Amino acid sequence: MIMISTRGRYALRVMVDLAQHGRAGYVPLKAIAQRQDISEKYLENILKSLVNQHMLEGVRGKGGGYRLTRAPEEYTVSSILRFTEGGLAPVACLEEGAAPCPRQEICTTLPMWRKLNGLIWDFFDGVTLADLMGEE
Amino acid sequence: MIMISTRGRYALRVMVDLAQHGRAGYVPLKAIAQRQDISEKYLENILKSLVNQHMLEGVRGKGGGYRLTRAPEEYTVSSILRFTEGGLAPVACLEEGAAPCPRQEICTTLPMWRKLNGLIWDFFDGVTLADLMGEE
DNA sequence: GAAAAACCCACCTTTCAAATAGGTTATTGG
DNA sequence: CCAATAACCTATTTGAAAGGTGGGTTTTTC
Repeated sequence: MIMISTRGRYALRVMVDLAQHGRAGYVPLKAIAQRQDISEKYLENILKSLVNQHMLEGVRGKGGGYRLTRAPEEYTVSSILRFTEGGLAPVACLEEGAAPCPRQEICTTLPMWRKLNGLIWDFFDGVTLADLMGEE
Repeated sequence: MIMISTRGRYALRVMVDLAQHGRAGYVPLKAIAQRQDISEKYLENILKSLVNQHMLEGVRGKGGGYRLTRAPEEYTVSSILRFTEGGLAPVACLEEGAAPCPRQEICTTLPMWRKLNGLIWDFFDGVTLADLMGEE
């Protein structure tokens, strides 16, 4: 029942990495990829989404790289996963923009899925990058 | 981030269906498939796992069909999903029998995933078929 | 002995995550 | 000014798994 794909997990790890190493300036993708042991090309792809969503700032050229746009406490895990993972729901019928299930009215399991969905996102809302930085 | 596949969801719906309609005796697959609007062949597949795990009893021949082996209150959603869904964890590294992640020791996000995993399964442990039967 | 039903096994098809490839543009230091 | 650095961009490939089919065999009852 895997729920969070590598995309979302890598994104989180990268954000934590930047929170830990980005104090002083811009961090090039290459450095992140090496530390996190993620393919540069794949990472590029993930970072693109994060830049598009203004979660990160990217600067080209020598001395460039990526940097957080806010303080670590201001990023919830929720917000990061929303932008990198495809969907948001534990079941297809709760997916945003999903074709409305014809059984909606009579489905006796739907309330349970809704409840679970709420549980999960409340959890993610309550964790920030700062919580994930570890000691250092 | 879809987490529960049709397999697990269908299994749940079938179990609820049997809880609702199986009081009097055996319910043939055909009837369930029609009521739940699920392909007979696919359903067969799912029911096989449930029978193998002794969640259901199946009887062949005329007048045969499927029946719960216990009272609805004695089935947790947790137990049903464990047997029908492939894996159990929200992230690959927590999957049972997964190759141990080489980053385990230094991964700062792992504790969060563990916590989430606990949260989810506690939730599923707390819901039984009886809770999903609806009024009737 | 025919109909009803579970059981069994092998295969197909589509979809999507995950990753790769090969470039182009911007910036800076020597 | 030019070479190195690094982000940015577009497209394609691969592989696995979900989801679903097809065609049978066995058991049981009327």
